[in-house]
Amino acid sequence: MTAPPDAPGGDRAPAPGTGAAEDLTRLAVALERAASWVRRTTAPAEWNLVALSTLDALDTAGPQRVSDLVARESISQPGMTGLVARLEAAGLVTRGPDPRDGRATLVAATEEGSAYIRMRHRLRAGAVAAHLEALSAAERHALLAAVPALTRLAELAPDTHDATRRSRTEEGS
Amino acid sequence: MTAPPDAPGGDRAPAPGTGAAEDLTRLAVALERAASWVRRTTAPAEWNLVALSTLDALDTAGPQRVSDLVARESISQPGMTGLVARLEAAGLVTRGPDPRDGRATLVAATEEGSAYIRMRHRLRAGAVAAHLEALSAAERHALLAAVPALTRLAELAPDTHDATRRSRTEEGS
DNA sequence: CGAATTTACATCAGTGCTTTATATATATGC
DNA sequence: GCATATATATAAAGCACTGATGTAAATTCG
Repeated sequence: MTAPPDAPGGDRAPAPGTGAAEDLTRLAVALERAASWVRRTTAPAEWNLVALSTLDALDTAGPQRVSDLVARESISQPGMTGLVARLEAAGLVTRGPDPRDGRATLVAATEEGSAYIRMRHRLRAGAVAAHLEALSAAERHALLAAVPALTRLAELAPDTHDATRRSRTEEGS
Repeated sequence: MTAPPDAPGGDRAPAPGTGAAEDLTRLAVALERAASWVRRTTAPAEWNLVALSTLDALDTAGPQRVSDLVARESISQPGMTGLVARLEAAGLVTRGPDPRDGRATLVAATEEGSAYIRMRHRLRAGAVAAHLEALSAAERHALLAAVPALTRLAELAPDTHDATRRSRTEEGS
């Protein structure tokens, strides 16, 4: 990884001349602080971050098995079972048998669940919009320009610290 | 503001007039997913996100009172009192009297606490670096360029859903 | 100055989410 | 069919969070 030189696009580069490692650390800190902001601005009485992330995954990627969600969200299997049970009780997801494996349980977002997570996204968008007014035009543009990269970063393997590694690399099929 | 044409995976102008709301929603979703990634890649056995954020605030902004931390982290005052007690027991912070207000307690990061949070930042930087290799140069640049905006966004008032002021239980007359 | 009110924090009791350990059902290999 | 592995559910327990309440210090007002 090398610090990108003068990048095209006319945006100001992150202080040319500073070390690449320092840039990386600043990015890491910025991501952690942004995560903290997301947590702080999430209504406490509602579903927690794990639940919202799970619901978002089901809405985006379609039905998944409990073990898939466990691997994705990095919580324990009983934890995910309990979460799915609560989401089901609230009518946000449904549980059904997996036609390909009688042991597995397929979890799918209901129409209400999809509507809920999209409503949450709109709420978040409103909060973001309220804060964007305090930023400069360049900063606003920089945030919007970073959306694809942020999304891809979040999609990448959730390993890093790892715990129960499942070597299964098989995809949907 | 320059509006570069569509570049693969990287720069994308806000597209004035066309789907600004959708851009906002995409940004909101990207932030939530990035927050989810931060949470997933934080070792569960370690300190939780509130603790890390509190420690980061103490390391960055210096000693603070419990009530300041409560306002900043959006958790309850008993929650913060308990968290500070745990951090103190671990040797990461110290509690002392506020010379300007005998009722208050000043919380400060210890040298060990500062070293710990900086170690966490380096760990995060390593995780980010490992994933940046999978991104395009444009995406990497977009992320680095967004650092100041992300930081400022996270600094802005943690309002949104409120909770600060609680109505008084006594309605005089 | 002294009493009442407000503020800052600690303590208590309760709740919810998480974990590890274990059980049940299905799949797979012999 | 039996033994083993896998996928999920259930049970028991721990801990962090919340609301309610208590205590000490500061501020306000007579």
